[in-house]
Amino acid sequence: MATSRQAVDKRRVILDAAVRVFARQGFHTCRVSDIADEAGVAYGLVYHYFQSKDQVLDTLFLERWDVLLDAIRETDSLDLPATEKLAAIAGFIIESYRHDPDLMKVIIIEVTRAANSFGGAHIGKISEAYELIAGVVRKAQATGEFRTEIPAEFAVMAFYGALEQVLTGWIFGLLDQGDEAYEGAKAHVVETICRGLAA
Amino acid sequence: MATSRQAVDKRRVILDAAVRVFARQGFHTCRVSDIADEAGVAYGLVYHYFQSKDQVLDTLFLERWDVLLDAIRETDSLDLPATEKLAAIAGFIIESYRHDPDLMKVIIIEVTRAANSFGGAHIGKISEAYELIAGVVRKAQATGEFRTEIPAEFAVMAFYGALEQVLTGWIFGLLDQGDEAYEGAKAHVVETICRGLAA
DNA sequence: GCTGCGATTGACTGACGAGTCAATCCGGGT
DNA sequence: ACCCGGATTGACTCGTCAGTCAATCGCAGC
Repeated sequence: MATSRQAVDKRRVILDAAVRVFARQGFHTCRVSDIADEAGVAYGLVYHYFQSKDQVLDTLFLERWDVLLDAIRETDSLDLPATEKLAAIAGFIIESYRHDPDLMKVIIIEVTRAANSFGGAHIGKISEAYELIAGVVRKAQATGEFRTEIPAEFAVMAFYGALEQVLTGWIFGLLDQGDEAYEGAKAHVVETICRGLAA
Repeated sequence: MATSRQAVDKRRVILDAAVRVFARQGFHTCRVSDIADEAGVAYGLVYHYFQSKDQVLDTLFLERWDVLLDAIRETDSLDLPATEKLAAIAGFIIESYRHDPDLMKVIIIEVTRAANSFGGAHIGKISEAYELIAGVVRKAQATGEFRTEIPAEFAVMAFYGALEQVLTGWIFGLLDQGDEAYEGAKAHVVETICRGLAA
């Protein structure tokens, strides 16, 4: 990993460059040399820090997904109505997009939705998020806040699916963006799903 | 297209073989020779009927998506409450999966969710479906069946996103399958979303 | 000033697989 | 019997990269 006292962490530089390149050209379409160029670094250095092109994307995804997982766990541990927990989770994801659209674009397009390539490889990690959210729903069903007719697994799919679809809409320019749009989306998604789940 | 009086339509044979191969190995991972082998046909024949490997997938997708689009238009033209229209649409999609899981798997995994490759190319076609469903929602908002607080565009994303996520869950074995599961899913998705949208 | 070692470089290799193409086959028309 | 054109074959070409590697750099410690 990070070894000595260098002015800049080239590993990080490469990772950040990769985000831009992946967001712009897509993972499959770009060449490793594109990443190196964008980072202002020699081709071989990418392989000094990473074992493969794939590993660059894996690193990007795992870094960020673990943050998300922590955020969900944190939220879940709070003593709040499920509706507010889900609002917090949706809020976190949407804020992530607002804060770094390129990174979220890469994670969604190249991993989360890319069931044919990296999505399959990271199914386990992705499912962890589903499972955590399902836990929120189950607890709410136990307390009577949510009705029990809808299995928690479906509730999660509806919630996460709706959210991801909205993000995808932004990424593709199918949906308006901007601060009000983000706030609106946050409210609408949570409202729609929670009304659907509420007892 | 189909020219003379041959016993079997090789073009169709190739297409059907491609569905199996794509479903099993994935579009990017499989070779054109895999398709030819699966179809029991020489390599070059694939290029006699199709201009490229991509065009094989394009054909599969467009063939089926147009059927879906027609089904939605048909449903929309009926005089039914929006809730029932959405139920019919969800039903059609789920039945498509039940009837030919391989084909739906390919369409969802390799096109619809594959924003990085074919999804981008077919955004237009895919959006047509969103737009049609948005029409259903808007009409329901006009009659007061659905409330107007949620923009129709979001409603569509929630509806379609939830549905696609459930299908994806089946494809990855994350969700139970079987006849009762399909019926349940149909009801749950529609119920959840429509309660969320209802006035 | 020298040595050691990780950081950095970039030319080169090797595999892989899409697409080409010239040859062959085959059935129907004359 | 012969010809024509579409169907069918499969060996071969050709470009593209991912990944390798031997060489060089530059700083830290002595």
